[in-house]
Amino acid sequence: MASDDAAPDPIDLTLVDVLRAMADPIRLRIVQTLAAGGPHGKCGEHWNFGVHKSTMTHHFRILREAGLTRTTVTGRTHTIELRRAELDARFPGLIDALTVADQRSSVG
Amino acid sequence: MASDDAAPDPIDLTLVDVLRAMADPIRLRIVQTLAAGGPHGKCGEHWNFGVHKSTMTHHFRILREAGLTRTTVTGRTHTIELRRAELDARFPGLIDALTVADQRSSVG
DNA sequence: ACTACCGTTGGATGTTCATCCAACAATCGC
DNA sequence: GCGATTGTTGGATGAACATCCAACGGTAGT
Repeated sequence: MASDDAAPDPIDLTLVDVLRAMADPIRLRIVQTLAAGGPHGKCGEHWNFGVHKSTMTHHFRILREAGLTRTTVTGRTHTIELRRAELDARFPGLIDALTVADQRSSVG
Repeated sequence: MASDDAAPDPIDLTLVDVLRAMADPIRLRIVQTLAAGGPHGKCGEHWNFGVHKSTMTHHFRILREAGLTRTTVTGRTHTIELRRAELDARFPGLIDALTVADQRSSVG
């Protein structure tokens, strides 16, 4: 039961799976935040979406199983991190396009 | 009842909506094909997904309502076209990343 | 006008999914 | 060890979705 429990190699990922994992407001925001600021904890400190705790667990699981993130367990705190390198190698420009689009949506 | 019936300005689009519109095998394939080869008809000539006619109508509608495509009616044939310019302006690098990723998945 | 063709519409259906709640498990501080 | 904290699991629920089928609406050709 390590952290890479159900996390596949990004090589095996299909674009559809990645897209579907990010086709959600909360999960997209998580990915964008991760892409912008490195690893984060899972506690409600940073992620204030107004949803239940278990809902966040659900979303984190989707992201991890889609191969987008990697979770590191340290004591009772979990640290989530974007697999940026693997993702960039598998889907060049995707994460970057998502981040750029985020900046634009903050403006408009 | 023109072609741009429920097609919003890509400016108003959110990344999530675009992502959700493409988070489907058939629709992603449509977008990728459109991005690679310009406008296509809607008839079963090019799109051989093995699904029912009305299912294709459904997918085309999702794409159009998400602002990804534009449909031009010519007689009894409908021509679908990717709004590449607007999409590139709104989400720089997104469509390109999708196309590049498609080439890779053809290899792997 | 009748028929063939292209695509849409409405209804029906089974599945997936996002969400909440309650209960549980593991860890840290005292 | 006890209580507090952090996150997960299982069940339940309502909404969204992909799909099919049958019927319909224009358009083209004869």
